[in-house]
Amino acid sequence: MRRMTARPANAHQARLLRLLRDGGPNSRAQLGDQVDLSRSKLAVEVDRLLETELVVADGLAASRGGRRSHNIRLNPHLRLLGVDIGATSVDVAVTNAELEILGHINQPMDVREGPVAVFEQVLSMAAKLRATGLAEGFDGAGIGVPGPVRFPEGIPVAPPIMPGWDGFPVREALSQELGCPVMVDNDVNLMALGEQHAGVARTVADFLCVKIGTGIGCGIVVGGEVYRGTTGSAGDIGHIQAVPDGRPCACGNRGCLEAHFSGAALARDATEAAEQQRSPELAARLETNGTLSAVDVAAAAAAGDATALDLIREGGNRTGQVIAGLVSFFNPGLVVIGGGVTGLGHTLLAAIRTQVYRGSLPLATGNLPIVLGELGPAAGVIGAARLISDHLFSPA
Amino acid sequence: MRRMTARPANAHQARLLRLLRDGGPNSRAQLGDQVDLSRSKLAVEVDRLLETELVVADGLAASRGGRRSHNIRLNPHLRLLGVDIGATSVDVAVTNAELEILGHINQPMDVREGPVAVFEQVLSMAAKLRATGLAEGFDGAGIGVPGPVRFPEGIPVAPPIMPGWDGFPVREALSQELGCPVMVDNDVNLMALGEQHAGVARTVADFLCVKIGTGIGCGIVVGGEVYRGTTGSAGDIGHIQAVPDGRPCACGNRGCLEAHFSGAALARDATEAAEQQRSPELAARLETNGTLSAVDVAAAAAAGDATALDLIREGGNRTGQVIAGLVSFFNPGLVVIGGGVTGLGHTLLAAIRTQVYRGSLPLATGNLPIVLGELGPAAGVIGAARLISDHLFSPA
DNA sequence: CCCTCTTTGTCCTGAGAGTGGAAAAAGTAG
DNA sequence: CTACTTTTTCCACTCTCAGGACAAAGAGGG
Repeated sequence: MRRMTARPANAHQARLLRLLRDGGPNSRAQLGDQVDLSRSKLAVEVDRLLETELVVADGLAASRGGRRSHNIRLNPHLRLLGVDIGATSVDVAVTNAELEILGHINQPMDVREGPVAVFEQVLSMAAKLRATGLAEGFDGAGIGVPGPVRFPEGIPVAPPIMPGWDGFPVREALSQELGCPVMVDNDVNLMALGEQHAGVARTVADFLCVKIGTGIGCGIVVGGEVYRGTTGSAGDIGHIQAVPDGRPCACGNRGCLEAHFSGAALARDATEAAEQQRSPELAARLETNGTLSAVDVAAAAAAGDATALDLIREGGNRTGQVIAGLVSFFNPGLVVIGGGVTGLGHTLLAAIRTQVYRGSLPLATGNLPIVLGELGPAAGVIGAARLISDHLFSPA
Repeated sequence: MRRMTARPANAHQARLLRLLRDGGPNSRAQLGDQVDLSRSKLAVEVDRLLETELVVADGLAASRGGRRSHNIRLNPHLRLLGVDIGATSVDVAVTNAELEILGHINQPMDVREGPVAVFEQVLSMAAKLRATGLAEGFDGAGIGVPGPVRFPEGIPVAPPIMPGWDGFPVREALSQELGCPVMVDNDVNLMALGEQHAGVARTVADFLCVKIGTGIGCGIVVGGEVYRGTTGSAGDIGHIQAVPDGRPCACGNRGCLEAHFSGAALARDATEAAEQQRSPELAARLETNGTLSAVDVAAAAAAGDATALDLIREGGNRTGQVIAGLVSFFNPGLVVIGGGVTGLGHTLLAAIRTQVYRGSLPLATGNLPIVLGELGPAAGVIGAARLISDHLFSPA
């Protein structure tokens, strides 16, 4: 099916599109309250947007005491694809232009199988979503990958946990396959965008979004914009030294945060504890499943298992110490904790908070909320949709 | 004397003023090459600037093969005051609008004497500079203070080393006294601005500027703009934990970087080494001066004193470890080391480099220069002048 | 010295952006 | 039904700005 390829012609139109995306349907008058344009100018730009079919009329607006106004909304037929590629699973979701999730699937998968195999799976998941009638095609797609990305070109660079992807032209390739614009970014940055759009970070200009999954990364938002660093590796905090002369890490150093606390490290510690009979809960779970993951630790902790709680606390302390340093340096207005280990919940959060509030100066921590992300696995795909919509809703 | 109070009327004029500030005298045609305006529009804006007397005609430009063009330059009578208040001394300088230093004085002073006493001294130093005929008055002043500042209002907030300054309306007060616009910022941020304008960081968008003086701080530049954080305390890295269970720090924690390496810590360590007779060089200097500072350690190291070298190396290692973490997190394009201890020179730099290149991933360090600042004590005052000129050269 | 070519500065016109007032349209409240 | 609001539409007017035509001023060659 032919898709809308129109783009806003100027900054005003881009502004209006983003307002409609973030605020839903709005009357012309309501839009006028937000944009500082004369009524005439606003009417002209809205008419032009209507012509492009990016926005459509949508019934009457609520009365504000006078003449009823007609609502304007983003074309409800627009469809965005959000793809969040993790180390061990993929999330694919379809959203409308207002970034509401219409359909969402998750499947296990190993990134190390390489880009070709992974994209085959992503495309088949996208096809499955399309087959349910949610979409006839996509107007844009955002892709998150678990490693650094050269953002303008959408190409992974030297990603440690996905070696086969180095230099693979993800953006180019997927744009070909899907026949629509594509943007690629680090999964952590997309989580930050997601939480900014629809989660806990809606009103904060400068914040950090720490994602603890298979690895550990940190999305950095400065003045409402994701900061990616000089080579796209900003936020790569997994290899900051957390323990002097600590455990050896895959990167070649010792004591990296990721070696001491992450989904992978936690699973290994839990298995070791189970095998050494230090934890009956974990041992039982290892017995039945054959393997342990962060989920098992969370369950054991919920059941009151002391060893599991200790593992979480210790990991939280390590992470908290590193975050304390980042808070001193970056002075954010909010810290969001997300990723697979959020299942560990408040035990983890309490440990992190303790370390940060103790290890940073009051001026930086005085009014600093440290909270769990509120979108869970949806954060990545919403962020991905947000990424591409930011691209589509900017002047051509 | 009456000063120029004109401000650019629009963004184009602001742009032109900054080009003239950064590039010196230019012909209309050369300006046209840089600004993407039609010749007519450019001519109009230049004429308006000439009317305001912010810029003046300045002879003929070099021929480029055709009709000779007249040069335009910033009014050479404009004068900016740059003030850099350190923990133990003040720098005051006068610059022209192109931020060239015309006169510069440094005097010892203790910030803890409080804002009133310090400003008395600053004003008398400014008067002294004025008396030499360099300036008849000032068109703007930039002030750097050694602590966090609520930037929009120009008010120090909870500064650890200058307790009497908390909440003092520095901007307001000095603006009254000097009768010109004033902007206030953290001294470290100004050093970063200085190195960006006239030093090693001219071409880099994202960089860190680590200042090791009495304390330790870090200026953060993102996309060419100083990042100040939510409460103005961004870059406060002196109290990041560098040594687990290390020395007690004035902030109440243990192992802060600043407690282990800074001008103050170094002086204490050196004194201790001298008293314990571990270093004949330092002991001799303590004997003659009665007290030791970073300068003495530098001299002893230059003379080959092993203890002094060890002190520098160990401090550099600590600092380097912290910077390695920041590099992983921030992925800068450049790291500048400045402040009082730059006298320690390449011994220090080598230690820092070793730690950073070892402790961060190759993607972040691959093309990362770590260099000493090239402006020395002038960085602060140039940065201060730059700060106020950015303010003056922005649309009213 | 004359001629041609290039660069720079100035003038002018037309397209388009944008403003704000007037009036019409469509509602609410009493 | 009347008075008052709010919203939309229409229109005339101002301003900005680009780009072409042309003039001014220089370089360089013969």
